[in-house]
Amino acid sequence: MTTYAPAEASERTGLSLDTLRYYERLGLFGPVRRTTTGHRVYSDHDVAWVGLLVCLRNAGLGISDLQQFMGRMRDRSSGPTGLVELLEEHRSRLRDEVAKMNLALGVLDDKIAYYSAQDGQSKK
Amino acid sequence: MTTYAPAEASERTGLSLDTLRYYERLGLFGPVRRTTTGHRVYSDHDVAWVGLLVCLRNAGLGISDLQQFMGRMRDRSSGPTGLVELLEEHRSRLRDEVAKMNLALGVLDDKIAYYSAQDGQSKK
DNA sequence: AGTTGACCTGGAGTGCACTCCGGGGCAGAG
DNA sequence: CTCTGCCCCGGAGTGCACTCCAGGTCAACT
Repeated sequence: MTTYAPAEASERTGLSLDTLRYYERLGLFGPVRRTTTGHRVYSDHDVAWVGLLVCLRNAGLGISDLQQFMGRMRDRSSGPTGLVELLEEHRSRLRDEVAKMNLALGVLDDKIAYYSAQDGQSKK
Repeated sequence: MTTYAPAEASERTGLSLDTLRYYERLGLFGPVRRTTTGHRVYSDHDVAWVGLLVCLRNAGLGISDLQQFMGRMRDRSSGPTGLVELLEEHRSRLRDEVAKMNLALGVLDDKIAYYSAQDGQSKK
């Protein structure tokens, strides 16, 4: 199993070392293995998991959402935890957001069309 | 031209009185007319403009983006200001965001499918 | 005349998500 | 053996976008 030094994990996830430690402190992933001298050693699994976190965070989920998500994952062995329901809830929120953004895109398109015509072509 | 008391403007825009004043202080819209006693009187135009702000803010634009936007609008009479270019830039950023969110949606779909199957149906 | 309620102001406070800082440890290169 | 680079830690600081607060004005109602 491939492992990564902090710097490389940072590069692969696109998060800063600080943020990686921050997420770990908050329990969003890990625990991360350490060398005898206390340096972190990230596994493939860690990196992949952080990738998921980044993706969901990009999508607008907050830290507390991610924490809940983690919690459900951890307790999944002891029966249903409503994980699926939680995910579905986030999904529908996400769809709303996308709808809002598409609306904004439409508005931008209109404005662009409008001001392009009015300004004449201000292409350089 | 219809006008609105602060409370009604708040209701129509979905922003709190505080936020409305905040946006005005930052120069995102206005100046807003006042009664002799200093109370604000919002016009149709104000409300519509705030609607646009809300839409763009929902889409993830920051306050400083909105300020730039306002600035260009104000100076538009004195020739091209690059307003259209600014809008186009925001549009492409927005498209990126939407793409990210759709990616996250895909991930969520996968996870939901996966855990639904594994949990069995945990429907109550 | 008193009370209520909507509104005014400047400035302080909040919550989030990082980001930075100072002080220190350890390993390999010169 | 010192120097450089990468990493450790807890805690303080930052930037954003609000949100709240104290103290005050005014109009209308009872």
